[in-house]
Amino acid sequence: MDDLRLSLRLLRAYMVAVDCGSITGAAEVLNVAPSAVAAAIDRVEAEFGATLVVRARARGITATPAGRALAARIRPLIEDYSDVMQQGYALSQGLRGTLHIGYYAPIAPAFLPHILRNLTDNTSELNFSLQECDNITAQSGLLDGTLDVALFAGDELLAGVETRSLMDLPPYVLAPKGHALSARSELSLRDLHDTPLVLLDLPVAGAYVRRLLRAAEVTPHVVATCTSVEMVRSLVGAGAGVAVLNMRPRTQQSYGGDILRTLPLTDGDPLHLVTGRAAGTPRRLVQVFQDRLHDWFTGPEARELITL
Amino acid sequence: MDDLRLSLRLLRAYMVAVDCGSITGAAEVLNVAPSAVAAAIDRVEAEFGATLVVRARARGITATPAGRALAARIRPLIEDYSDVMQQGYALSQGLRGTLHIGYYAPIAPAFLPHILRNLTDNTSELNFSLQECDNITAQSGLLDGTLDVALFAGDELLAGVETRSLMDLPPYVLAPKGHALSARSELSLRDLHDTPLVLLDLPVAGAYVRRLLRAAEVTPHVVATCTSVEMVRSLVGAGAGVAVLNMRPRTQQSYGGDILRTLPLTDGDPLHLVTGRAAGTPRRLVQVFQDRLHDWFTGPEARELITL
DNA sequence: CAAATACATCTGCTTTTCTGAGGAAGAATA
DNA sequence: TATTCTTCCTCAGAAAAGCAGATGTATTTG
Repeated sequence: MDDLRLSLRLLRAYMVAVDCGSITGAAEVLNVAPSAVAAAIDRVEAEFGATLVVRARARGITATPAGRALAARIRPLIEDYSDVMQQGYALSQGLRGTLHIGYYAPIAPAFLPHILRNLTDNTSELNFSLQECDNITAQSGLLDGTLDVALFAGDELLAGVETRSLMDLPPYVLAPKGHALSARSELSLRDLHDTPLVLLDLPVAGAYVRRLLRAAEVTPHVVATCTSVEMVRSLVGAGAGVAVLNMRPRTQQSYGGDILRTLPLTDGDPLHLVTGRAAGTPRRLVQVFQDRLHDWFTGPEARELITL
Repeated sequence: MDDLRLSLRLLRAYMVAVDCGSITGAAEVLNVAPSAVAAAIDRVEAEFGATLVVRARARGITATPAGRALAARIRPLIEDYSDVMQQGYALSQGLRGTLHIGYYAPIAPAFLPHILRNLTDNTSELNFSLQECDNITAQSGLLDGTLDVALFAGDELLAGVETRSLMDLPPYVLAPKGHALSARSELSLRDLHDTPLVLLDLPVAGAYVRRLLRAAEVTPHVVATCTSVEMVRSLVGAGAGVAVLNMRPRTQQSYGGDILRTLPLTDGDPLHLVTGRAAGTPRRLVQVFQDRLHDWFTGPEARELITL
């Protein structure tokens, strides 16, 4: 790795001097003393071992053909530098770039697109990377920098992740239309005793439901475990059993075409949905997204995602 | 003109650190202490006001998406910088670029192409700018940097121009074939008395010829003054008169198709053909060209340009 | 639990860069 | 011709940037 023998400052001073045809003029443009500009020219010439500018005592300076050619190549360099700096500043101030979102919320398709569309309304230079992941990978993604922000269940927090509570998600029972349980006016976890259960067996949700049932002293009769919410829904729709879930999409129909019912439970601790990001100053885009997300979740539409 | 808030060194250190995924590793690559790299990252993050890398105590660092994007934009910047520096070094060391040549030697087409061809034999990235000019503009071109090197008559030198003698050019008489003067075995300037004269009236040559004739106490009978050698030759060929010149091309025929004779003179001070360049260290290309030129003028081919 | 790894922080040193004063050379002007 | 103006040059000292090395700490690894 060769050293940067001439700093950008030096090269820029040289370039401006060539453009101005004057050391004094360049010094004014650059807000430095003329001697600094003269020194810069000396350094550049010494480094390259050639006469790049001709100095005339009272008439300023003139670049040689080679000197002009060099200055011409420095200009785009400075401009590129400015572009990079611009992008750097835009990181914290502007709404542009790619927002990397991780979510452990299988029904995120029900609401994330709305929020993202609001975000992208004004600006165009905005991209999103949406990554479905479990609770653990979401958080480690935040920590190792592959994710800007994540939605996940607020249990089992890792150090270094700053979270904000989004919403409490009470559990509900998902049952096929016409299921015996839907006849009840009130439903408790105890009522699930001996009922065939389809379990969403993802890192946090699985343990959560098991804990819920254990707390209610219900021995689950698990007929199927799935790693996909839609598989759970379709199994339930097909009559394989019922499921305990927390969020629901905006459709009552499963992929299998069956009609599903969401039955509120009178007991059971809610799951905490949170947004998280790595500790430290986030760029503005991340903050804005997070704010919009929280705004949306305080609104009426968010209510439709849960079953009370 | 905004200041260059972050130096290239800083940006490069940041970039290398992101690439390495390690401050220590980057420090080794850059041959600096880890603390310097850490400080660089701090500076960049502080400047942009955003978290760009996630630091894990014993596992190195990982860039956030934004940090990676920024690093990716720094890389071409560094490469462009290297390119510029390469060109800079090539100025003094390599035979590339554009060589700006000015010449006050109207028959330069007779020899310059040979020399330039030799120069361009090995390398291909070589361009030439050939500018016909008079003695004064040639030298001021050197001084103001528009010319790298010039050929001109060594009289009336300007300060700041370093010259090397190329060749002494004795005057000769150009006459049409069959002219009365060609019958003589020896020809002196005095023999031109009353002979119609075509004068090349260029800044130095005109004065030179007039001085020559005055010194020989010959009153010139100027029938035409021209600013182009070929016009002089064609006028002479057409029988308008004779001319006193110093260099001759490698053809005896004028544009008008007439045959011309060059008759040596026994008297008359020669004109000094010199090469000149601005004082200071020239780039190697200029030196090489100048050397080749002088080499060529010590060879036998140069003799054909003068008439003894 | 100990060793190894790698980041964090701090202090003082070195190099780079800048300033400001004084001077000199060429150009413009009276 | 003498004077003034502009502009560049030089140099010493000061400010800033960059760096090394020591020390401390969190985390991983054996």
